[in-house]
Amino acid sequence: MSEEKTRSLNFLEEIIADDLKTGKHKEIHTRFPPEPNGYLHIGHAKAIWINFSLAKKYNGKTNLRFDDTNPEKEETEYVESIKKDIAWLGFKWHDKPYFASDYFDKLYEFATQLIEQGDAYIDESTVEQIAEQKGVPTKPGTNSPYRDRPIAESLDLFKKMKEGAFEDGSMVLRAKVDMTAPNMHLRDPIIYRIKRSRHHRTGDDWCIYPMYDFAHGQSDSIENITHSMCSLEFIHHRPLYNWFIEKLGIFPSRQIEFARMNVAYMITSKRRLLKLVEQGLVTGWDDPRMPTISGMRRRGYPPEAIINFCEKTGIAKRDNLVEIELLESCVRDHLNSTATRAMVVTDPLKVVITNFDKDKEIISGINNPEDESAGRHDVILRKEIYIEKGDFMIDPPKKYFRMAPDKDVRLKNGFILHCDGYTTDDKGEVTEVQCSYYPNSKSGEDVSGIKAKGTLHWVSIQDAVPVTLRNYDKLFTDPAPMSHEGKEFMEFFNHDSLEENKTALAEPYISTAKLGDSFQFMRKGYYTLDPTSTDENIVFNRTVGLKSSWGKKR
RNA sequence: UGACCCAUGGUGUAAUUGGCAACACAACGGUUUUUGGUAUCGUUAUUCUAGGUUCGAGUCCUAGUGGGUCAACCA
Repeated sequence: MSEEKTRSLNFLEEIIADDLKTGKHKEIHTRFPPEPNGYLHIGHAKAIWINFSLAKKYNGKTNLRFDDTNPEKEETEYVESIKKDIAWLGFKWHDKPYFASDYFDKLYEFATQLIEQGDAYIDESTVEQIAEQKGVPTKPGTNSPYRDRPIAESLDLFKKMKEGAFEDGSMVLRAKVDMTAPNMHLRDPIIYRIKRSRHHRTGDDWCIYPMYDFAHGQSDSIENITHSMCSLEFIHHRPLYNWFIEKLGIFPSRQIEFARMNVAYMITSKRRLLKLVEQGLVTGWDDPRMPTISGMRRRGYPPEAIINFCEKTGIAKRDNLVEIELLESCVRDHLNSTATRAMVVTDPLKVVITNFDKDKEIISGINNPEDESAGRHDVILRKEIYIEKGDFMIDPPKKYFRMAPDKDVRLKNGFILHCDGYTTDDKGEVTEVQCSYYPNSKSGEDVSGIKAKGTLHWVSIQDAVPVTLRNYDKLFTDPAPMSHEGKEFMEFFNHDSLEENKTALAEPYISTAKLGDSFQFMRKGYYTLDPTSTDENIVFNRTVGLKSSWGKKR
């Protein structure tokens, strides 16, 4: 414990540690602010990890706050799925879930205050006119003709706006900042708009809603958030974020930006993910190939692995594209020490153990070689078994450790076999292999002195249970499907991303599997039960394959 | 033709804040192994370029180059 090397702090930790040290804050308070208009994905997982783990590390708190200021897009259904995903990742939000919509009254007051101070005005310009006034980044904008209308007039109009006196889109409330600012967000941003749309929580109470810039930072202040972490694209909003704090004289939360995490072969655009769902290229938002939290959960990615992945990718401000291998490495690392080992033959080849005279022998299978306490389970061995077709070769290459004529090979947890012969059909395909076993070579009590280089997984033919295996590959054929100008990301969709195996046979122990259990089908990969699995059709999702140094080189 | 952010192995992050460029993943090659898994050892870098400050620069300064972001009544 004391050996623990003091890991260097990332730039967010440095800021926090410094604020604590200087006494700027006694306790830190962060927040995770999703908009309830979609499902959480790997990118959100990173943001969740940043906000929750940072607060935890410095004994602070993290609020879960739904940024629900646009009633057209937001639904309660998403609120529930978001809560579920965060909890699944293992984080607990402070107090209760908060909602920006809880602050609508307060926000209205803030807006009124701004108008009274002469820092905001009602603008009756059209969408096009406002766009025109804002201009382009390279040239300053121009003032709206309504910019200098009397405060009392704006005040009155804003009140009537709230009361529903005007049509949707007929006017907006704008902050009076600086139309010549090189930063577009400072060119008199719209802070309130009229929108008659039923809100998922406030119903029809309001017909005006605040914009992001006038809701997010203010909510941070109301909740006394000390450090408001967001992704880099909000960096241009920061001057405005601070402007409102100053004008309103409210708690000075501090916005700090970090570079969002991009993962190779994954996309996180809500719109594009939706396209995959709508076009039926995936089965839904929780399709195991999806980069959503629910997809990863169904795929069998342990939350611990996802968190560990977030830790390992770190935090910085430069653009990045993390290799998916690191994620898979984290998944394997966790599963290696936790998943129960079992045997499943995916492409069966019959083997007859000719000198096996008993009806059967009960063999003790190790559940997890990394963890003695995981125990063992019984495996039935009989005269007739299946091995993988790929584990037998008539004429093997040099370093082939598996079964071949006149060679010895071990059955996992069982005996060493000697291959005596094989049978082929008229096409030359091997249909059966004949072996004899060494009775004194049983695992754990081997006195045969024989050294078998290879070990095979196997199942007893009579006892095997058929299972469906769904093996997944990357969703896209390109690591950055969105980065190609002139090419649609859909062009890179991997149509071979799902391979269904219906010939697999599992040892009977597998039928005890419960949803959420992870297994390592030895020499094959990590698998978990799919929610659609039934007693009649047992379905497993491949979480991730095993690493293999065999057959890699060509 | 503006403003802002960024630049360290193939990838992602470090570098005791100016003192021998480190860790993880990937790749390749060994060792171990009743999973060709795991474990373990080794190999893989002109720190974008050019100047400058300094005994000493990945770190500080200047210029350049490259990449990214910003113009929704979205968040």
